[in-house]
Amino acid sequence: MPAVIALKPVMQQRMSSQPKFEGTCSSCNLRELCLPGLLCAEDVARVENVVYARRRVKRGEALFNAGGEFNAVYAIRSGFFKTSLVDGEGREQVTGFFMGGELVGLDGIGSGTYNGTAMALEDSEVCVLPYALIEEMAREIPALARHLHAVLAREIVRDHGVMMLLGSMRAEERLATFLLNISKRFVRRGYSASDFHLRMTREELGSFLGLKLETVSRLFSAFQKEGWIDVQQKHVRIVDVAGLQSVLNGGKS
Amino acid sequence: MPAVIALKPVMQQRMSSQPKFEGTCSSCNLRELCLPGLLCAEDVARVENVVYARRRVKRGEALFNAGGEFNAVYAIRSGFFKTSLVDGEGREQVTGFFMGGELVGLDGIGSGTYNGTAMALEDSEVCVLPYALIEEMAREIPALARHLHAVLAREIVRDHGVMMLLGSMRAEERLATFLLNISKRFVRRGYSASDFHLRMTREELGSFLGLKLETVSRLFSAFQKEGWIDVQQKHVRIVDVAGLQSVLNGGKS
DNA sequence: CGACCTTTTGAACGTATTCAACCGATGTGG
DNA sequence: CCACATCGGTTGAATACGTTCAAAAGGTCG
Repeated sequence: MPAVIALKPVMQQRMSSQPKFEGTCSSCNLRELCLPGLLCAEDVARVENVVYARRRVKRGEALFNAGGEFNAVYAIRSGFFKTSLVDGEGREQVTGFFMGGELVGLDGIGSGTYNGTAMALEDSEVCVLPYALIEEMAREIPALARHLHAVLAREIVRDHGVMMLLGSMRAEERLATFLLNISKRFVRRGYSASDFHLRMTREELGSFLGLKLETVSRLFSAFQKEGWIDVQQKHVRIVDVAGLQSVLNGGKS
Repeated sequence: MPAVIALKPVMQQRMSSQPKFEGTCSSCNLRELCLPGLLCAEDVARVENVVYARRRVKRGEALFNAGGEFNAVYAIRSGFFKTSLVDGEGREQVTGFFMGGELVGLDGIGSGTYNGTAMALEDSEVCVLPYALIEEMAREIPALARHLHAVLAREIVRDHGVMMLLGSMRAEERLATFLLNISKRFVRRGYSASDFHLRMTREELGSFLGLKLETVSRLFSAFQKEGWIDVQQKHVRIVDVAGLQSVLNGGKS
């Protein structure tokens, strides 16, 4: 398998230059959000053997590309990614934004090649989880198999939520929904719920939300005028959560 | 488990009133599209034990409801379904249309409750696949586990395609894409590629495509005027595939 | 510091929606 | 079995929302 060979140098780098405990799932504070989930200590120790290597990805670099051979799923250890598709016309559709503890590359499982591209929006680090090893391990640890299924199914649920957003919501509802969602995800990782730095450009956010970058910019300005948020470029501070929620509940009123 | 009790009568009905071979995956002409996939004959025989029962669902009836307890995944044997979500405002978002050989209910795996609703758009019949049994069987048959993963991942890929449709395409591109897609799916099931009966209303199709029913209706009329299709209510005949494709390639031209 | 990328804002425009009326199909009860 | 009620579909006209085009200011990085 050529992929294994390709990974070796990275693995050696980890083993030689980093303290061992940093490489284990047991000590990772993202464990519960990640593939190990709620596995017992014993099983987590076994899953660690799946974490084949780490990989650093610089801002602007692709973790994997659409059409590339699928070997592994990636668990984000630090940093921020977007996943996207490009259609025949060259139009990009951002399908998601991902942060620490979340998995990317699941779309490759079905076909042997990645369906989309994952690009780092800031310098990031991921754990490489070779799919063949995950499958093998899942056969031995039923709880892991169940959790893997849950992870896949949750991605489906997330996607359906995005369909709702794109298909049924008005522009302001989309942005409000996005802000509330990403705020929650930051909180779970120990960051501020109200004060954060968006890593994506207005264009990338617009693509995800099915809007043009100018519309996104205008909405940020409008929300600020309403006193709901405070925006300065990519830095967002949520001032009035209820205000954002009122966009969703009230509808047009 | 109350669900098992509820299923019993259906199972008995099958065993008593239907010839046995009709209940097996081995003899099902949708086998390759369905959960068994490309399993060898021996494994297919074992998977048959998972097919716990059949269930008939009349037009307009729900196979399962959002929030309901998740017990089983359903393989469509005959008929046609829509899956949908309803948001806080009561707006419906159709997340997909499903036909013979396709699986619905996967969205329940992650959380123990179904995330959306599946409703029959014509009198239908499904195979009930209790999830606990699938998991058990997947542990014993690696090929089944792999195929289950592939099915879940393919749903993710499909969803990403819908995001592209909703987020990046213009109204006419959306309808053209939909028509070409459903035509392909009919073909794989042995039906005509060019002559079919749409089971969903304009409103349901509009919801799926992120458009209003009037817009869908206008687009059908416009496509007919172009000489690409022939529409009479729910009956559609594709006259010029290249014409439909030109909407996608040409863009505005 | 200078070049480039990102963001903001304005004004004109266009696409899809909304509101409304009408027609046809379907199904139910007298 | 027909009459009528209801639902689904089509079409038109006015409207609204988000886009497009454009210009300028603010950041960022070599």
